[in-house]
Amino acid sequence: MNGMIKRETMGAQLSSLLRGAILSGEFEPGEAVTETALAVRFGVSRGPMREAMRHLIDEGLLITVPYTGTRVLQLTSADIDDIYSMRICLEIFAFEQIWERRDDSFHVALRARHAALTEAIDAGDDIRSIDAELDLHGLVYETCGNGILLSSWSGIRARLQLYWAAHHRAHGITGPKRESHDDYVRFALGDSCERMKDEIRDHMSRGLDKTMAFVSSVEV
Amino acid sequence: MNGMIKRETMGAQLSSLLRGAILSGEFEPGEAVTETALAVRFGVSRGPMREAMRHLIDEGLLITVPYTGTRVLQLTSADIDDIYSMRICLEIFAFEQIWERRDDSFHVALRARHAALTEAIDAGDDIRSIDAELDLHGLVYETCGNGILLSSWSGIRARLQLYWAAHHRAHGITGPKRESHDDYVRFALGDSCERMKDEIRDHMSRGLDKTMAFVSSVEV
DNA sequence: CCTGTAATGATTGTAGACAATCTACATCCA
DNA sequence: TGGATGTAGATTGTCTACAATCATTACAGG
Repeated sequence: MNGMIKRETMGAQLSSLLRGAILSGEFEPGEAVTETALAVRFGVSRGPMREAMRHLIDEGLLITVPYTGTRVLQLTSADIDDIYSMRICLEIFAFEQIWERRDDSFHVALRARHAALTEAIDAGDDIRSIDAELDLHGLVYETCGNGILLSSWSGIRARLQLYWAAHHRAHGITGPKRESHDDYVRFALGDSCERMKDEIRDHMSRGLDKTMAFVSSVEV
Repeated sequence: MNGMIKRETMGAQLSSLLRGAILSGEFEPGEAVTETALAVRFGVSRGPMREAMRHLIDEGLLITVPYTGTRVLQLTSADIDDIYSMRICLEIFAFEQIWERRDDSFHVALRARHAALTEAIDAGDDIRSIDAELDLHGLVYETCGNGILLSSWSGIRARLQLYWAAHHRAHGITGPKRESHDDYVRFALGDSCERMKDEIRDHMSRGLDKTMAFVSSVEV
């Protein structure tokens, strides 16, 4: 680690690493994670490790109890319901905000992310497909340039990714289908904002149904 | 401090104290705050103090640059614009969610908070009035029981409170008017959700106008 | 007078040791 | 037997000292 230049602080790098480890399933939802163990795992002291963990706690990916322990977030079906209704609300809001000022760069970026998603699906890489799908949906939030909106989306995104990835591993749930976002992209680049809003509602409804079908068959 | 039992960790208590100090204007927006100074100020070590600051950083109330310094958030008029459009979006969403399951306890709580607001206004306490107004609006978010929604509201609330309080001190801007929320409460307890949604839009529009009138006359 | 550069002070970042608290289990006594 | 109680281990919480980084300023050279 000597020759490395680092403009970012250790804690910041660690929180990215830890988030990646959690989302990639290295730690299961509900599993306990300890400061010392993670510090050893990443080869750092408890200080920066603790700081990274607090960041993920604020982000909502970890749950902690004082003096007792820290665990990976475990979402219930009610949580997923809440998240999907929020997604509809926020994504419609985001499209309303940017609708009149969509430009070429938005078109290009949207098609690029759609292509990346299709490519990941064709490659059969479910984990990357999940990531690409969330990147696709993320564009409209980024384009808004609204800080609060973006941070709300980040929280939603992290939870969804955690949930989908966990269920993918546990129950062999498949990633997104190849044509699942064709309409989404077409209407997002189309002429009618109202039509796009309907598409968002339909899209989310389908996504929630697909997710819930697995949940209800498994949940305790 | 001997006989005191404390179930909360120092860091958690400190973040509340620091948030209060910032919102009450002890530190101006844009002002630098250092870990050591605050640690001395609250009579603790840098560790927990730092933790509390990181929490407010994640919350958005503080801005930090690695190895350099930390400052109190300074909002622009564009930020306020974003915040108000988000408020409309989220508060309408919140009322849609709870509309059919409003019960007696909701009525009672809403009237209680409205009474608290009126009382604060009558007392001429602008700072407390701001707090009471945000408490009043907060009820619908709390009633939803949607974690993501609530945390989004928390971020908005903190920023608004910071902004209003700062302008109150700087330019003698007055707190909310006595009758400003009569319609809000009446329609919130009324029969038409659509009517309530219109009221939210009007209410926010008036609030934004009032806020912006001061901003544009002052901003650099 | 301007410019580049090196010292200096301030601030945050990191490390390791120690204290406080919680959970679970064993123990003791009615 | 059953419940209260103490005890051990684990985990997080806190403190102090030290290192890394950055902004500023003084200063030398052109």
